[in-house]
Amino acid sequence: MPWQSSSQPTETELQILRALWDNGPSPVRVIHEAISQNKETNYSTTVKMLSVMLEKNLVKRDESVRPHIWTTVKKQETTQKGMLRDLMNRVYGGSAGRMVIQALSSKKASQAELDEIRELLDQLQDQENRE
Amino acid sequence: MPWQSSSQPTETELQILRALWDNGPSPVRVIHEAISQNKETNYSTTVKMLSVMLEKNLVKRDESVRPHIWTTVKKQETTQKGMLRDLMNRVYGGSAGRMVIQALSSKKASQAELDEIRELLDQLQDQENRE
DNA sequence: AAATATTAGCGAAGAACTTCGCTGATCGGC
DNA sequence: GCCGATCAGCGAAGTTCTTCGCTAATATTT
Repeated sequence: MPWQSSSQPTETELQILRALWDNGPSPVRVIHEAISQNKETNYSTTVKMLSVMLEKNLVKRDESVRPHIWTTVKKQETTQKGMLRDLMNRVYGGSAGRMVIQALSSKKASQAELDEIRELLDQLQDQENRE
Repeated sequence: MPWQSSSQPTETELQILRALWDNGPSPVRVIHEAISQNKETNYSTTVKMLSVMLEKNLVKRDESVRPHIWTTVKKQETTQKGMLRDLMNRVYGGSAGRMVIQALSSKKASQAELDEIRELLDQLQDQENRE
């Protein structure tokens, strides 16, 4: 019988995406070394994961150069927001507010971030009032 | 070779937890009917999932009554925060601020929630200043 | 008490994900 | 051009997660 979660990137896929977010377009070697810092893994595993992700259209590659250069298909922010929205729906019943409140109450953000959040709040509340 | 994600509840497990959060301690029948509203599934699947979750210590049961009554082991908020923190680490490199900003900018929260968030911000910034 | 319905449990099967050995292609230095 | 090193790819195997058929135990009805 079929079975599927929310079709968000899997854990290993996410590690590869993060490596690409941090380093920009990269050959397998660079991706693999980034991942290797967190867990022991074989080069060919990374190659395989990339080919799987290519199939899923999570990454693409430039084959015209050697070694091939890999890139993410979606922007970092798009993927992150997708995963966040998924969690919001599955865990918080779609309530951004409740999620944000728990996030803020369980881990401190930096001062600069707090300011940024406050500004964002001002904008949002402004919109709200005008509607 | 072994392989594990972040040991957070899986999708189906989460559905069961949510049913218990919504209904409080319940017999299998109630849990199953709650889940059935979202996807077609067999009663014995729910029973099986519960036994798996019992093994993992995600739920417990009172066998002294019939039918047995099932309960979550952790509080709703604890599980939610755990999952949120996990996402924050895996997707946002541990930055609560960046996560919150994306959450607020991609989905509107209710007015009441916005107010609550603002209050929370005040408290946090107050703490920050006093340190 | 017998028949029926509900509840509980096990084991096996299917699907998705991850890993790596092995093979072949390409590159770089001599 | 030859040889060792790096790069690329495939297929098979192992793990976890999910599903459900089938059986047994308990409760309810008649």
